[in-house]
Amino acid sequence: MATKCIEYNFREIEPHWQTFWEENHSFRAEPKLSGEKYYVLDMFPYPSGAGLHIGHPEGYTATDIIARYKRARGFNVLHPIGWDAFGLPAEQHAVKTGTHPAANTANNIANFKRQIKALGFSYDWEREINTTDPTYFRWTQWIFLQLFQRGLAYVDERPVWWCPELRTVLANEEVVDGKSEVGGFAVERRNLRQWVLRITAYADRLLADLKDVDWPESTKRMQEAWIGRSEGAEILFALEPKEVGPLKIFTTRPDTLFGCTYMVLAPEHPLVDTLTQPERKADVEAYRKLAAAKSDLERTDLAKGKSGVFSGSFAVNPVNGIRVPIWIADYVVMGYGTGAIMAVPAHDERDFEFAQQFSLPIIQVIEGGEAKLPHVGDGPLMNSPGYDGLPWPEAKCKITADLASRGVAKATVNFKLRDWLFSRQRYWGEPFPIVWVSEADYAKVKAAPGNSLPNTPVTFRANGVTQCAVPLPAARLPLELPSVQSYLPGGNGESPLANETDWLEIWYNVETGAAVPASATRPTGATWVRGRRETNTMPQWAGSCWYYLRFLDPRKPNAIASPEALRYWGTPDLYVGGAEHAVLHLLYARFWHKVLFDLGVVPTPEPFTKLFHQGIILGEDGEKMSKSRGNVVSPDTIIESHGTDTLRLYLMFLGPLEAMKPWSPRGIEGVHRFLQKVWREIIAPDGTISARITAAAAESPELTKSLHETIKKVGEDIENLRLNTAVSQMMIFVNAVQKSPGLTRESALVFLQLLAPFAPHMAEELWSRLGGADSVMLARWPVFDATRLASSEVKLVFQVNGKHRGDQMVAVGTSQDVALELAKANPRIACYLEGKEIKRVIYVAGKILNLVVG
RNA sequence: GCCCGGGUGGUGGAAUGGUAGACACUAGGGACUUAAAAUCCCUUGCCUGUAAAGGCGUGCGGGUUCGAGUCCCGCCCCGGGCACCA
Repeated sequence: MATKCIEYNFREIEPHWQTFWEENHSFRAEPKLSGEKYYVLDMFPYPSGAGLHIGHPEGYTATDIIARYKRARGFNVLHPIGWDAFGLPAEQHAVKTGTHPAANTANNIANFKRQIKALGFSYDWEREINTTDPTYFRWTQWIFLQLFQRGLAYVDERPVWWCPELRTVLANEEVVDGKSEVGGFAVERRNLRQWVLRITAYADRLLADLKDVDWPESTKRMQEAWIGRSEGAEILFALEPKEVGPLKIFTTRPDTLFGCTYMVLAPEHPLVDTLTQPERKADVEAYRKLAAAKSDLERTDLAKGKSGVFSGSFAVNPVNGIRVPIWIADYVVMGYGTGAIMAVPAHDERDFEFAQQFSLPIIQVIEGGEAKLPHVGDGPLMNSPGYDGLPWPEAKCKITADLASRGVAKATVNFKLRDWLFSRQRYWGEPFPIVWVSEADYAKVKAAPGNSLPNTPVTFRANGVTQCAVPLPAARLPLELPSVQSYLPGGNGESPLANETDWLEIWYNVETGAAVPASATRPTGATWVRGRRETNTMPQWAGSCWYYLRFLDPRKPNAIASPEALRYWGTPDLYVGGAEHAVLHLLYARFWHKVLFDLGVVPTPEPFTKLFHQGIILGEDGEKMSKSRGNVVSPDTIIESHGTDTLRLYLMFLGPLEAMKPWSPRGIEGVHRFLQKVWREIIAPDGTISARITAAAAESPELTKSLHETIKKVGEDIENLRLNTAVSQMMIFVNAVQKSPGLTRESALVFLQLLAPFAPHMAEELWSRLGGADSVMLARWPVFDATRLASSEVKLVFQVNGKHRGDQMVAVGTSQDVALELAKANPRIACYLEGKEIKRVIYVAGKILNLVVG
């Protein structure tokens, strides 16, 4: 039932239809799991205190258009939304105010929900999820247990990025230019005990399977670069004090071995102490201290000049037995390869620079480079006895094979990808379902029936005591967060959970997973052991790694989702979100999905087969929107002033969805005018249906043709996410309506169907007023009539030597001969042909006749 | 430095190798109005010209083609990503 308003009163119309949809459950995905499915997913938001930003509705509008369009095409559409609600801002707010982060999060969610509902998005709210809900994170913890059991989670004390301001560690991916990605605070290296996920075990598959996904090329490239696969060889160099054993290095250029004139160890390399000769000790120690004090940022900043120090020791090149000096330099990093390299200054820019600085010898072993070194390019070998003249790819294989036969080399593959630092020292995250016990007690767990321990125990040694990680039984999940006195992490590398003694220190039953506070008396029975819970929590990425699966069956109590739902809905057919997640969320989620695939939980190896990044909307000034610049546009303001239909339409009309584009307050007026025009064409000034619209209205043939063109164009454009030109086409149609003597009711209804995905409230309102059945959304998407698109005449363009010299309407199917005669007879063309010979005629039927004259 | 995108009127942007500038915005002119708003009509890439028309035009320089914004080569500029990864 439509509203009664006379003018286009979006303030009345929009809430009216939003209520209608809610009451009718209009967007509920069919739970019967029948028919052809379409799953379209947005990257779910973090509900920040600032509320929705104009960038959110851009992508959300695009997916909403797709969802509404696919429903009209008869698909069973799944279009869900939820909240990625663990995270730093809520926790920082909690630290400041002392209130539980859940309270603040709930407020923010309520606000986000209000804003999103006001935009009229067709989400299935019955599937709303929240990553902080224990019924949700129970499964986040469950997936962690699967990783744990498969040996994909381990604990390690390693140099990690520590942010003193945030009092937590951060993953490599979360550190940008030596600052925390969240907040922009300085970070430093610290050795801390951390949970790490073995994402590197999946490096090859994460790389290889990129070929199977329909993603923006740039995003694939970024993941490729991040994974950073390189083929090469590990080569053993004998060391001078033979007892030390050989030095293992990694190189991608075994073909340049004869050009190796020195070796370099990273300052953190474990052999540095052993290899440093007594007389070099002072220098090396000083250098190591200096390198350790430098942040990685400084280390790269100082890339202009190389630094290093001689260890006093020598290694022997296995290929020719030549002694080469071993240096310590921070241009070699410990985290990649073996942390040691053979330096070939003639063919590597960095080695070249270093060799020049420290006057080390440079030997060219690859021909070419026009006498200019370093020559990093291709070429046959030289100065390499036994291999001279060989092309380098062959030389690589041959030298590696020859050394391998002597047991001093091995062809290997290295990745830049590091294992994923998975723990945070914070309160507001999923607790790890892990209890630490002594080695002796671990044996009891192992003996317990039905345990789910990894093949190799996860252990950690502190203060001379080895602790072993024991997973909670899945039936004990979720492990909820205890309430705490303070949300502030200690700053010593432990989370606020470390202060909650009764939660932390427990008697643990190795068979049932039951726990009682250690302060209580030990329950009787041999299965009770002393345990301490893991105090770290998971990073925010955990919850977003698998949320697209929970939407399939969000209330399922005993599984991530039912196997039927997993099979029917599969993975999103379209995933839309910002490009800023190219190597974070999108890589982590792929990793987890592959693990779930290996477990047989999901039927496909990739989570997001088709991905699209919406562009950023800049402020009016062309700068990125930010509070400090004061150029932020809130959707609330626009909804109040122009309505959400205008906002949605404008966001789509602004330009290509993927492009970065500036907001313009003037542009929005134009789109609003368009909607006003639509209203006026259908509704008379007194609020009744316009007299021009009747079942048998005098509709011009041009208008009918334009309608069918519009059906075609809008449909194709939606399929291809070219939403800006779809809007243009609708404008063209409405301009044609204005010029036509009338518009049939049928045509009007069809047009409203096309408009409905973009401006659903107005479409519903006018559809209803025109007496359309039910809701415009329940009508099947119109089909264009190809015969209506055909016209009897087309404009033929005449060109002379490729230049446009005139045109003429001609009958469709005009032959080249006829067209040529028409051209010759055309006075505008004739003058160009006078006294010239037509050497060639190019005729594109119905389009162009090009005469080449000379 | 390397890897991706881009560069089209005053502005946002359209253009399967086939009429460059669709659709909008802005600006100017006109109609309606006591007036304003709203609406409607006209003009709106640059240059020459009263006009008809012509010339020039898609960052720059070449090339392929009957025909290039589109394809190829070499530059310049802007945006994003990576960056001592051996």
